[in-house]
Amino acid sequence: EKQPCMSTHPQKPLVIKTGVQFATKVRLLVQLPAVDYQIKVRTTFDKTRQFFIVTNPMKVMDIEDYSNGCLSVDFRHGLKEKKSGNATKSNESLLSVTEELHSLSFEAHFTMQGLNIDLETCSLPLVVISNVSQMPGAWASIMWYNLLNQQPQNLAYFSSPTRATWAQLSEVLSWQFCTNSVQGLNKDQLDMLGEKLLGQHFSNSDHIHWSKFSKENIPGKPFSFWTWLDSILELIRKHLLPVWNENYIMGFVSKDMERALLREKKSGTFLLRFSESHLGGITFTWVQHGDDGEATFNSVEPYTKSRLNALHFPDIIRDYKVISDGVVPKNPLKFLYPDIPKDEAFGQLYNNLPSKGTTFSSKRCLTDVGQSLISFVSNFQPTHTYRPP
Amino acid sequence: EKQPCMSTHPQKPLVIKTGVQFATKVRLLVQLPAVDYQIKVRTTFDKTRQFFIVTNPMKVMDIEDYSNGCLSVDFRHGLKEKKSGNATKSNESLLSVTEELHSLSFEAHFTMQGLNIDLETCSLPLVVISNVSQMPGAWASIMWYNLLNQQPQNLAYFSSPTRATWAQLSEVLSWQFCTNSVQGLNKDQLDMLGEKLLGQHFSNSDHIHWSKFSKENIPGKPFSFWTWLDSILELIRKHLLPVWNENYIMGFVSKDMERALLREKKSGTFLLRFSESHLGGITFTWVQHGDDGEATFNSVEPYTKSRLNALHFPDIIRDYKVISDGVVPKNPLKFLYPDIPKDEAFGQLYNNLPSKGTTFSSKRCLTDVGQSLISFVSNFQPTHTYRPP
DNA sequence: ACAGTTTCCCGTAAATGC
DNA sequence: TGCATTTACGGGAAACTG
Repeated sequence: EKQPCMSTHPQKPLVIKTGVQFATKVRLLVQLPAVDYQIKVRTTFDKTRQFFIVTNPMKVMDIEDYSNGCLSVDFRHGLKEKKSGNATKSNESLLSVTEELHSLSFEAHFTMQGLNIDLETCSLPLVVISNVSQMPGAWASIMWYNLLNQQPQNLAYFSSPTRATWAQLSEVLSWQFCTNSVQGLNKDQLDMLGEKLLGQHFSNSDHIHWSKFSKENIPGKPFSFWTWLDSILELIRKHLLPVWNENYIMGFVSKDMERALLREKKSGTFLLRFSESHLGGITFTWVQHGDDGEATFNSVEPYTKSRLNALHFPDIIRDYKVISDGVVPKNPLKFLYPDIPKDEAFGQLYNNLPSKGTTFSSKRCLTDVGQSLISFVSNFQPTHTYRPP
Repeated sequence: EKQPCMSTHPQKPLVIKTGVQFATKVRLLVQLPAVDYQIKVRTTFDKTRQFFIVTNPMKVMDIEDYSNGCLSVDFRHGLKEKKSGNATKSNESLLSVTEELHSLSFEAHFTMQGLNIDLETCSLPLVVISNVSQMPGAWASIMWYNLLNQQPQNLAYFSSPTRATWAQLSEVLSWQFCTNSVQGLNKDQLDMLGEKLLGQHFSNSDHIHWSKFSKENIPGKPFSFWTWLDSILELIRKHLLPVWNENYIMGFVSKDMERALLREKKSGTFLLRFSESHLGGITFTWVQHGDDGEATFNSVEPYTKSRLNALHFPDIIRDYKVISDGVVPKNPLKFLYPDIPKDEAFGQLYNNLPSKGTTFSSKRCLTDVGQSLISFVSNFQPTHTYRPP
């Protein structure tokens, strides 16, 4: 039943950007007797706002090449744009664009053995954005909706969004790392995130508000929790994939915990963590024990994408030097926490070439809205959207 | 007569990119008696290829606000795109896209005191590109054409392009630096460029072929002379403007000359030059005199835009360190050639913030094709195009 | 003035054409 | 197959709009 996902944002289906192509697939599950007529499917966009499909919305169903002889249509190029004009500025304008849920409908009408048959199905709720800068917010909505809203489609969900428990949310967050790399988050990492959202003593059954998750800024910071976390996902995807996949980035550790962990270790032990003050930043901290046994901790300014564009992260670790009190500069980074010799961990990943593409393969393809299966029961099966078990 | 230039590429008018807006202005030089009718101007694109104007090509002339009461029209939004279809693939397909010259025509018809009056004028030749990567080639064509082709418009010019003398060409090259910064090139810099194109002994009256200038690769290099030079113009514009404007970049020096100049100078004297092997790269070389008086020369790998995006160039000079034979690393750069103490030269330009925008203001605006003056004599006056004196 | 949203368009990379 | 050209679209920043 699953199709290969073919999205520019494979991690983020159900978000459509105006002016960018997306793809849908509709399949007829019921086997019909051989017929001499064609079944045309029409795609329409909901009328809540002034969006329209700029390509031909009609297409004829065809027998699938590769499978069991089902009828199906692939709509590609179903490109979209905003229309100018005095459309109904619906009163739900309290909601931001990324909280507005939309949907695509697919209809087919045909006659078989004298019977008029009308089929109709529609997509899961979609979010329409006009710039990639809105992607994090849009994806937050899709995740939250699918986590908390069951059966009946509710396009007005964000007028009164429900709360999530930490048990639910933490699972989604970890899953986000799975879809962006080869692994999710461990207990310690999730605990740090939970503390960030809920404060020091929290339990799995504590509730989190939608606005606290994605809309309100973290106290003292100019960005929301999800904006911050998503910036890290992007940093991993674009610049840190091999290092993250090897599990070398502890990432989510509070500064207190970081010190407690490093204090016990040999001088020159370091760990990698994501910046909490800058969006999409990674830093390292190392411990140094003085002659008196006193531990000192040092960190670097977070590296963000602009610096990582020019420098390969493992090379940064290899080449990092400090110049202390006029002596020969040396690299203070010796052991990746807990005690892996630096070159043993990163040796494979070193690279003298100036960064560039490393492992991130950016295949261009259509945004896959998922598939819609026309049948008498609508049965929409998106590829990557998280549904709680 | 001159209008403020309002171009995204203020340095490169007469190049139009499909899908990007451009602007034209047409002015009627003849003062007409007050009339109760309107003069409509129609803009049309030549038919040599499948381009078309996607906005309304008709507009009514109006009295100019700010000046002497001339009638004029500003066409903005005269956007363009390629049409699909089996258009006349004219046989001049030997020419590359950036050598295809096009033109815009402006027509007006009206009746005055019983007389039918037809006015028509057209633009200087234009080059149409579909991607900014074609901009250097396109601009080379515009420069070359305007340098060498006088009066009669000749859209087929590049079927048999004429040659330029070094006297002519060097002036244009220097002028390119003027329009990108505050100054042109001096004699020494031009001599280096001349040698690059013409070999060691050349004179002002030596001729250069169009293909040698812009089409053929420099022997042993994977790019043409103009591609190389334009990459340097871009590097200056985006990353080096203050340093270049202060005249701190010698830039165009052969390696031999570089050594000859530095050899005479104190240890730690350095100069800045553009890479001849990499597109858009700048490097520095410094001299070091041993105890035996022997001079050694060292250079860094060229810095290109990706590195300069993350690092501010003056800061690179300030912070550059070499670690030699296990002693304390130090900055070998002491005096900017001939003998300006480094901090005296660059002190003003240091900047602890991670680069970012420094002085380059990227105002968005329309590509200005220039103005076209409707009159009984066509009198097209572009803003920035070089015409020999 | 300002924040949310859209538009603009460069620049890289993929796709397409030839 | 390779090269020339176009298309796609992410991303930063300007423009728009209430």
